[in-house]
Amino acid sequence: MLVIRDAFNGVTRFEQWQEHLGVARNVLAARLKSLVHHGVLEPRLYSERPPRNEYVLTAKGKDLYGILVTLHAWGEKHVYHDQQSGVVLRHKTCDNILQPRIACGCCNEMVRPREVQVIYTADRPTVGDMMAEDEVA
Amino acid sequence: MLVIRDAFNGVTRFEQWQEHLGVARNVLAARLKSLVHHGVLEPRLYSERPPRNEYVLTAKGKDLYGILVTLHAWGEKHVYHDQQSGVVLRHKTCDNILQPRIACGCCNEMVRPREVQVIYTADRPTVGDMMAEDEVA
DNA sequence: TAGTTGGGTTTTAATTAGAAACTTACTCGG
DNA sequence: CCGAGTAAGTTTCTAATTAAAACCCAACTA
Repeated sequence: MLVIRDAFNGVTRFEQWQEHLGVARNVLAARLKSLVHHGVLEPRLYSERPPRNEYVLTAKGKDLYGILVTLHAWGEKHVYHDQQSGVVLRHKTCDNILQPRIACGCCNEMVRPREVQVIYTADRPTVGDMMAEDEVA
Repeated sequence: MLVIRDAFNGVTRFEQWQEHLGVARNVLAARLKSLVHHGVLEPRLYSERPPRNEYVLTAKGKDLYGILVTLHAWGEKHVYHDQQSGVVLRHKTCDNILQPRIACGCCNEMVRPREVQVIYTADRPTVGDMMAEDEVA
C-alpha cells in the first residue's frame, strides 16, 4: 500500500522507494515483484546495460486511487484527529481539503451504508478461494 | 478487514466470526482485542454470568465503510473481472450494482486523481512514527 | 582502479498463524 | 444430580511467513 501510495506521488524507482519508506531492500524487491505479478505495477526498462527498470502503475493500479484517498481521509479523521499528519489532499476544483465521499457511478448520488444491499450470488468463496489465484507457480 | 466486513454484515459474536472466517480462535481473539484497542469495535456485555461480549462498530469503525466498498468494487473489477465473486453490492436508491466513485464532500463533484493535490504540511512522518501510537503499553 | 550507485539475493532472526486441547461459567435434558 | 452442550475465550506448541542485515554484482565515474 505504501509502495502504491508513493507510486501515485511519482515514485518509479527502487532507490526512491527505499529512501522514502526505509524498508528493507529484500522486502521492497519482494513487494515490487508481487505488485508486478498481480498486475498493479508494470516494469519498464529505462537502461539496457546495466538492466534497470522503473515501475509504473497499470490501469489496475491506478484504480486503487479511490481506496488510497478514502483510507487517507479515514486516517486524518480518526488516527490524527484532524491534526498535523504531514500530508493533506486538496481538491483543486473547489480549493478545499478533500473530504471524499462515496457516490454511485450510476445515479451520481452520495451513498450511505443503509442504501447498500449485500447480495450473495453464490456460495460465498472462502478466503482460501479468494487467494487461489496466487497459486500460479 | 475481514472481521470488519463481517461486522458490517451484522456479525457481532465470537462464534459467528469463527464460523464465517474459519480463522484460528486465538487469532480471532487477538484481532478482536486489537480492534477494540484501536477503537474500531466496542465490546458490549450481553450476558453477565457467564460474562459474554458481543462487538459492535464504533463511529470510527463505521467510517471504514467507504474503504470496504471501494475495495470490494476494485476486487470485482480487477480480480474477478466482473464475474461471479459471490457477493455483489446493490444501490437500493437507483437499483443498480453499486459502482462507487469518489466525490468531494465540499462541492459534491466527482473527483479524478488529477484534481487532487498532495500537500506536505510538515516533515513527512516515517512509517515508524505513524505506528508509534501503538506504543501505549 | 577504487569508489559509488542501482537493483537486487542470501542468510538468519523474529513475528505470526494454525490446530488442538483446555478453562470457565453457565443451561438444559433426563 | 449428572453429564452433555455452548459461548467465549486462553494456552501450548509447531509450522509458515516476514522482515532486517549483510552480502553480491555489473556498470559508471573520478
